[in-house]
Amino acid sequence: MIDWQDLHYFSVLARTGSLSAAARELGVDHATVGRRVASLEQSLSLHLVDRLPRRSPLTAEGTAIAELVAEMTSLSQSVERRARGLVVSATATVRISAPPAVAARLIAPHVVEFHREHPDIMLALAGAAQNAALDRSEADLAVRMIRPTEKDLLIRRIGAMRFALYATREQAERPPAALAFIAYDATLDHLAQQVWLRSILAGRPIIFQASDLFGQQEAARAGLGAAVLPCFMGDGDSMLVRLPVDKPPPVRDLWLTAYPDVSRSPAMRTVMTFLADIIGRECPIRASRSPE
Amino acid sequence: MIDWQDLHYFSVLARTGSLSAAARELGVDHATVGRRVASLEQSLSLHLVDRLPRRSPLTAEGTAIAELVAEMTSLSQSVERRARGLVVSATATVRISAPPAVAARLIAPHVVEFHREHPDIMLALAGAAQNAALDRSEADLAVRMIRPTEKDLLIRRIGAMRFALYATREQAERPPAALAFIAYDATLDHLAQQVWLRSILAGRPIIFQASDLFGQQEAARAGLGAAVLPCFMGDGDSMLVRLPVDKPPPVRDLWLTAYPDVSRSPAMRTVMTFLADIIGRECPIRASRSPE
DNA sequence: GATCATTTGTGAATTATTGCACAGAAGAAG
DNA sequence: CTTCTTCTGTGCAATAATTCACAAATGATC
Repeated sequence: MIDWQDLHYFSVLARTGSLSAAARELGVDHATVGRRVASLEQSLSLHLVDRLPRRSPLTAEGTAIAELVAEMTSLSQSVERRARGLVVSATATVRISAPPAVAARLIAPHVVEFHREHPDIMLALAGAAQNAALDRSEADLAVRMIRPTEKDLLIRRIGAMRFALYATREQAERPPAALAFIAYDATLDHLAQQVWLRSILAGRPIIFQASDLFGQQEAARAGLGAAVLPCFMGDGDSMLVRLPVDKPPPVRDLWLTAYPDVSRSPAMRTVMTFLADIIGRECPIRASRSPE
Repeated sequence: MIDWQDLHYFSVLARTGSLSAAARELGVDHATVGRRVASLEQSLSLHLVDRLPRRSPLTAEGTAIAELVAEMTSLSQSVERRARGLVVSATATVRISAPPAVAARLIAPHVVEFHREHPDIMLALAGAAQNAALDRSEADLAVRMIRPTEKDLLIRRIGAMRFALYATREQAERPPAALAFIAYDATLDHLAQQVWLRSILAGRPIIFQASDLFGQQEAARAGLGAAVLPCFMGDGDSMLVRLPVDKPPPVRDLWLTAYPDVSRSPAMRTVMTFLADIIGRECPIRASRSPE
């Protein structure tokens, strides 16, 4: 089986006319070119080059073979050009996976400014269950509330998500004992914010359950009761106000994960910086200016 | 600068779908294939392959690059085929098919001088029925007495085969009415020389039939009777003499046929020239210095 | 004709690549 | 659910390739 690298070196020798010239162009020793061409001759059982003291002209057979190999050279150059084009287009779309609320309310509002600064990078944003593993075929980057356990991932803590209890002003004015609550359904009882909610019920009822925060927020806005929302959702909703609580609400870390190989590309680094900045501002790791 | 061998290994991985399958086909370790492909990815700054625990599917970029590299594979295979063709022509054996008498008496005696002039070309000479089609698997060149009807063959008229009636001197001195004749068997009654023979019998008997000219010549030499032989056979035999005849004997053209693609090779051209020269001298198309 | 510059070939030291052996993961089979 | 088979990744020893240094030959220059 021919070593294609032998073909490559032969191709350059054919074009330049000497081992030394070919070696200079290839960036190797002239002896290496000589040995590679000799190896090709042995593979093909053909005499390709006449070896003279100061030059190495092709034989007739060498010329015939060189014509075909020249086409390979042309293709190899096409591969490089295509690769350069793909490098640009390959990093043009960065796919982000994040918990739905984080995606929609924390990240999406800032995509406009990101795009303005980086028109050559397109973001694709997808909501995902908060503990879903990063899947290479679905996303390039993931924001998670649980620290991933997979080895060999790049993992950075980029923010702290704080929660609070929110209701309408009308609901907030009612006696605390009369308050009703909105929660996740039972399958999500393990979530820190759900555990916290159950710990402050003090006998008061959960009268509505929803599977995502959007539904809970809408129910709260409708005056149904009080819901535990992330501060970036609750504080940003003019119809809702925070309610006082006896126990400090939970804080959950936000983690950014990526595969190390793709995280090295410039576009990926740009997007990772953007996410870290946005989330770091909205959900700083160390609380500042936000009342406890 | 891309290592072309990296491209080669990537090409096989692209086609087979796994490092292990590619390794088997290439005859190397799977680790080597993995490293080669990683090297290519680094050279191109592209992610070509998703590395899963049990398979290595191509990325979209990998598929794009693989299409170009597949063309290189095709060219590499062309290089090998071309090289095999060049090896054969370099150590040329040219196979000739000719009517047995032409082969043995017209061509074979000159092979010695041909070999002296062209020690790098070996001739393989085979007798064949005179109307046998040129068969690529059996002969590279054919000499025929009937113009071939196949299209796409190279066909050249290279000589004219003349016949005469020959017998021993003792037989020649007998009264013409007492002469007996030697002929082909009935299956060859369509041959021009057999038709001619029957036309001059004038009631005299055919007392021996043979299927080839050698047998007829040997029978004539034994004094059995008169036989119709090509002049290059009869005139060259000191035991035989021409007999006078009332009707001019037949003349049959000699045709050289070959496939156009192989007839372009230098060795083939050399042999074709040799045959045209030999047959042109012994059986000139236009009679000269030969008595009627 | 002598000298210089450049090329090719080759032995040996240095460097890179490959194969080997093993571990971990996942799909198939029982 | 357990076991087996096959695949990929990786550290290290073995092997192969390359570089280095030198010699010989040739064409150009003086």
